[in-house]
Amino acid sequence: MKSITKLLTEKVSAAFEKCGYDSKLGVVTASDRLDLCQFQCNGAFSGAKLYKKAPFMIADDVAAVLKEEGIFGKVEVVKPGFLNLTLTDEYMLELTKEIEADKFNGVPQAEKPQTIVIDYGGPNVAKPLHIGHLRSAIIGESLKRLARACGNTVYGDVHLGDWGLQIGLVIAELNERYPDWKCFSADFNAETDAMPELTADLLCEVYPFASKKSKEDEDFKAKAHTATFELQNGREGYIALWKEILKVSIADLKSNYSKLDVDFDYWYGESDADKFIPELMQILEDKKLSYESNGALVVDVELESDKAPMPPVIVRKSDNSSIYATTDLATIIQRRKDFNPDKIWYVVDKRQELHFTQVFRCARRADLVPAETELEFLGFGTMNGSDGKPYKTRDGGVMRLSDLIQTVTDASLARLENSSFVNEDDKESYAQKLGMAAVKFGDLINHRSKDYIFDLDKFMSAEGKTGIYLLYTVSRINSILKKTGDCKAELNGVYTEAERDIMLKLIMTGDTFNYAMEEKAPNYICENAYQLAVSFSHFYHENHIMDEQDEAKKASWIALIKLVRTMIVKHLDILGIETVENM
RNA sequence: GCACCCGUAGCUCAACCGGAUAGAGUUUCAGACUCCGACUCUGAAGAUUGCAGGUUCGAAUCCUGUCGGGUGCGCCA
Repeated sequence: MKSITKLLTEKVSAAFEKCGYDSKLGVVTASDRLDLCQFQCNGAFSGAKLYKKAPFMIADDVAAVLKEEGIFGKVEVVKPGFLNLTLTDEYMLELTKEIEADKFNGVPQAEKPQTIVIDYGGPNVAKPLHIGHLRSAIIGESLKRLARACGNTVYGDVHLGDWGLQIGLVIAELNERYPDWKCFSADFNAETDAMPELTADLLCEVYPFASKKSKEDEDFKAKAHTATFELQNGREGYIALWKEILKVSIADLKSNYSKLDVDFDYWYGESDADKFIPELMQILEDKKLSYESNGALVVDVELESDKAPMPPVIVRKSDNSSIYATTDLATIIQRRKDFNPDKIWYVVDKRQELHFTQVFRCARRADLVPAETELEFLGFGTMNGSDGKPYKTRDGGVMRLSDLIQTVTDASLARLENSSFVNEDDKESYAQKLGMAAVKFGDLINHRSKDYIFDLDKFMSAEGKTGIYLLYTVSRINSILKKTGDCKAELNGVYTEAERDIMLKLIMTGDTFNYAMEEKAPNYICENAYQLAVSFSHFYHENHIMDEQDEAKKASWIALIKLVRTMIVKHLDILGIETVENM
């Protein structure tokens, strides 16, 4: 179904046209002044310039037509030329019923569904997930769910960092520690030689160690670069070792992502793009885009309009190995072939913006995708500690994602300990859901491009805009519905102001989804979910459903809170948040 | 040095292409349970939108300058 402002815009536009004005003036938005009206149209102001006529005169003309519509309880023209609109209760009830019956819960479906690839997650193999990966995972997951809910075909691709220098570092370090491993010898035979048993813990320890070492030890750094090059050029022992690293890492990553309830459709890595690199290089050469500079192969991506120097993008390092720009470009070729997408979204730390600007420009110059394919960088900010600096552990190290999850799960468990509503058997699994709800909501309520401060107490609170408050609201509705399970449920009227408020919020939901999708920003979904919950809580305190003697009223209320629950759950699902039965 | 982003209530954030009285949450204070879950709800207080100009019927929003913070700037990802 259509969003309400779209629907009203059509009606008001038609009214403008009927009065002899440009229909484009009829844009309707949600009201800034809920005390005056539900919706407003400011088109008369623009019209005043166009037609050299006082805005209120134009608004008056249009209002006269709109009064005939029958769906408006109030059409008012105020002061200079505001056109204020309020719906009748009958029409609001009708719209609410439409949402109730709609299989998409009122989420407007794309007129032209598109194929979208979302590149998010971006973990590196052989490196534990840390909190830096958290935002990409939960923002990307949420955008994926949002785009899907709007009727698009969406593929989530984890885009594993499995082909760069970091692997070379790990291989070089393992070589120094375990020189006896067969895979390091030149005559390694993949068929007959045994591979060592690796563990995730070992890899997690080796990478940071090797990374630090490479910064202090030039000799070691050179070895890592050589290992990277040899791996990328098919040295058998390294390939075999790399496969082992991959196997162990991916298993570990999958278990962590599943705790986050983040699910990728594809587990492609940079290495999967490797086979498209020759094609990429050929295209760049054929189009005379690539040339040698300081020993590396580069492509110019400067534009006339650039205000700052734009460095060329390096597509092959001077040691002949590929770099992330190479794999990102080759991945674009791969995605075009596999999915032929309309859009590719990159949910990546905003500090990588320059890199992606370079990659996109290079892809355009080389026509790696059709001109109408959108390549969009959706950068996100960092999660900071209370000092406003990137979140660290107490000893100053990078906090592991699994530690963060443990912290919030423990806090949730403590909260559930005293709850008489939850069975002992459920407490563990509920605590995980509560913890994830707290973290995800606390993250997603902020606009994705902004940094924010991680505050455990704030996120775990049931007061305010938190995931816990929303879960609590849902569980309270559950509780009522359990007790009124045998009663009739049917929307049949608007009896109180509080219901009117709930219905308006429900009706506005379609616009929220449209806007969130347009902006690719889940924070609007968070806000709307919270608004729905607040409206419910208000209604709940004012009206006693179970004791209500008027059967029709009771039936309508039950149906209404059922719908509120459905809608909150829908919002939370798009945020990647699971609810609990009770808490 | 150059470029980009950000400065809104004590704190954390909103404000949909420039619109009405700049909204929420939190904190503080004052209230509401014999009643469907008080992990709740209601109310009050709290803002010269960093600063100075400009554009116009109208500016948190656009332009210029300035101060403060963050980020990035060829072989890491």
